[in-house]
Amino acid sequence: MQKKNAKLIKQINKRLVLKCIRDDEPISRADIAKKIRISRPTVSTLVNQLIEDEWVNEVGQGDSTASGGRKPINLMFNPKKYYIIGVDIGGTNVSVGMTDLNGEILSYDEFPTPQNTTDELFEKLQSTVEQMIKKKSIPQFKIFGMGVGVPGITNVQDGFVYDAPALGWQNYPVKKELEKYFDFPFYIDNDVNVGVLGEHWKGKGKDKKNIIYIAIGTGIGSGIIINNELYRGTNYSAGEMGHMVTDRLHAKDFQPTYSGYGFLESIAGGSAIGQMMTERINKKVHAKEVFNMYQEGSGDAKEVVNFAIENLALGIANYISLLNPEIIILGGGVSGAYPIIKNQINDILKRYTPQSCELAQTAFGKEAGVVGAAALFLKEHDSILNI
Amino acid sequence: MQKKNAKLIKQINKRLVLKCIRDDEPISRADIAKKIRISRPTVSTLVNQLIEDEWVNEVGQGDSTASGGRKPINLMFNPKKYYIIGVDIGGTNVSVGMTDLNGEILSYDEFPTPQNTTDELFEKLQSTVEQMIKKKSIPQFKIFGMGVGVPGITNVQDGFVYDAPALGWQNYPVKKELEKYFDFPFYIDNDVNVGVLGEHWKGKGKDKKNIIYIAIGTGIGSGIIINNELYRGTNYSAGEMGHMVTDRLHAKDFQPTYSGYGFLESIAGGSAIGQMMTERINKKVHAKEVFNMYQEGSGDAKEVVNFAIENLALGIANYISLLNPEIIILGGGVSGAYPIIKNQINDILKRYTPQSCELAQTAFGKEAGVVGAAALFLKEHDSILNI
DNA sequence: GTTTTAGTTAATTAAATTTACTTACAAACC
DNA sequence: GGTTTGTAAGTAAATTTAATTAACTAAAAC
Repeated sequence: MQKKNAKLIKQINKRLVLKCIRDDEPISRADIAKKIRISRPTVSTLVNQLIEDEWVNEVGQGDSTASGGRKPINLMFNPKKYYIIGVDIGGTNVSVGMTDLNGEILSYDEFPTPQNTTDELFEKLQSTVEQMIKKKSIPQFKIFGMGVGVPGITNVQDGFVYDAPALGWQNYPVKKELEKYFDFPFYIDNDVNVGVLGEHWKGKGKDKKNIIYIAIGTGIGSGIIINNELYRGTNYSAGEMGHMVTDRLHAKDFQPTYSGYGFLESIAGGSAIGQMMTERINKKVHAKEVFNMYQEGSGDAKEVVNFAIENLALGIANYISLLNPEIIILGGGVSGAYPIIKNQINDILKRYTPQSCELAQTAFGKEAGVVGAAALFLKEHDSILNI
Repeated sequence: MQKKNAKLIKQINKRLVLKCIRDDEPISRADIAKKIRISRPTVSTLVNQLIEDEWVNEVGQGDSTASGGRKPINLMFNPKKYYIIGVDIGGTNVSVGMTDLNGEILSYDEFPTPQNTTDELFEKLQSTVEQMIKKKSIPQFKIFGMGVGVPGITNVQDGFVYDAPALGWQNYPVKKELEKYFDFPFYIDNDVNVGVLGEHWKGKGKDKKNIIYIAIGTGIGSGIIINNELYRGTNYSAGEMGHMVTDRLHAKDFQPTYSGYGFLESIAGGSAIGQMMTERINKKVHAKEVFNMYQEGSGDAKEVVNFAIENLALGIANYISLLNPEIIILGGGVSGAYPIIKNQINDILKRYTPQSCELAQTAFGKEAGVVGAAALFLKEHDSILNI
């Protein structure tokens, strides 16, 4: 635990000052003092130390007030103090990116997930990261650290992944393995948790306290932010929306495709939509094509999509009834169909939820995982800067 | 906001010391210093102030260690420093109680909820509280404050109750009204939130971080504790489990009995169980009687109960899938039937949830609301003592 | 030139820590 | 049985850290 003495106070205040500058830049020392109600001399001392450490820059003078007085010196946060590596390990692709401290992506790259050994995966990851740093001529000490998203339930404490079917990992010690390849600090978490952190930091969930991020891809998963904090659950398995039951009778016939596959994802997930259509028309199709056929007016596609989306919407409605979030953000492959499905979902939400809730589609593209992973690093890493 | 200076440190440390004594009493100054890693002189100063203020008592000497040394002076928390009034306003009864700071109930009383005017209710409440204090000869300054539970969505900030059908309140300014009758500090909240706070403080949820308390009475509601904090939701309406949909097809026919009545409670709540049976046997019965008939082997009762409990269990399963809590505690009138229904529920949980979760029945009797309301006060009231 | 605001310097204050002390006890030793 | 030795609890004094307040300088508007 932190020593509970004067140094703690200083640290708290320094963080407060930095946060204030990040939130309200450009801002003067005097305004910071007013805003966070710390005396002007204290603010000056702290700001000067932040400048010394290159967290903050002076960026010229502001304007005096109408009634006169000395012009303030404007201060700005320096987002280039450090850089962060964000990694999203998916079943088919691995995305790697570098962001500054404001979440701006400076470099992005991806490669197909090596399917043979994890060693191969990590070696490729290491070389990609190293090349990225080299190409941008970033000195090693400027790399703050790395965040990593993996598609499975992750114990962020001991760094084990319980189960990641897309990677074939079971009780796999990712943290220990990654330590062999990287010597800066890193943090690992579930891809949906990474997703919701990204939305909270730079996406549709910005400035919101209670956020649900639902990823509808092959399966259905979700990440939860409550009171501005990621909620992981008692055993790191909160947000397993794919296991929800929205249709009592239908659920009785349900047999999981494989262990760990839930009811809702088995009827409303991407592969389920593709499979249901495949069975109807005797031709292998994917979810994306089903939505295309839906728009072209196919009756079969309409029935398949309506059934899936009705259940998905009930799942979302249940989420809202239980958690009363500020916003629900849809992501993952199927969320591309958002314009098509949003009305149906909203109708069901209106009917069944006690409180209305904003529904939105993620604004991120393929770089979502990178931004989220960077957010993960900044949330978890103990420094003056915390988001 | 708190002034961020040395005084804050002192307050933090004082709270830490008090918490340490409450958690590990009896304990010596030296052991406190070791445990919370603050220097012995600082602990001594703080302890002496706590003794001065009667938060803590010295209670004789402990034993020396085998290797000798001066005997430690044992310290104990003084639960009689203040007393708390707990109030549970229900549709039919109002419970009033007084507890000490350890949650021990020193006095309990109840009266039927006056059905005419709220003035009548509050006057009766005032006189009951005053008599209770008088009877126990507690001086006024020893009353720390009061917690109040009400059966409806409550904005705890401005003290308005949006909707409490059982009391006929709509957008009712409870806080403002109660201020006319009581001059000690008080806090108001939803009865299920009060319920979960009570369970967290003194009930089955003690020492657990993530708790769901489900009250199954006339309707179905729930309270959520996440990371040791009550989660109220964005608009104070988190935990509206009664609105969950567990049966897609059945829900299509659903028409709320009155505005604000949800699907799940309309098929699995206490009045629903009574009503479904009433329709079958053409005789007015209540849920409790239905469970009696169930035990006596009635086929009708069996069908009614199974249907209701199956849906309730699916609702609980969905809760677990989303929140992965440490424990789910069942309370409210219908929870009396827990021994009858627990197996059916557990079977469904096992089938549909990705993670197992402890299921328990509340250990509180009629005094649950009083303990919870006292917990509410201690959670909300800003003092050295926080639970 | 007066007023006003930004930012700094110096003195003061609060509360922690460290170091050194006293008090008190257990066990071993003569 | 009395005395010595080692250990632990608790306290007093000196030191340190970082805040605040009060007083100052700098610079701008009118």
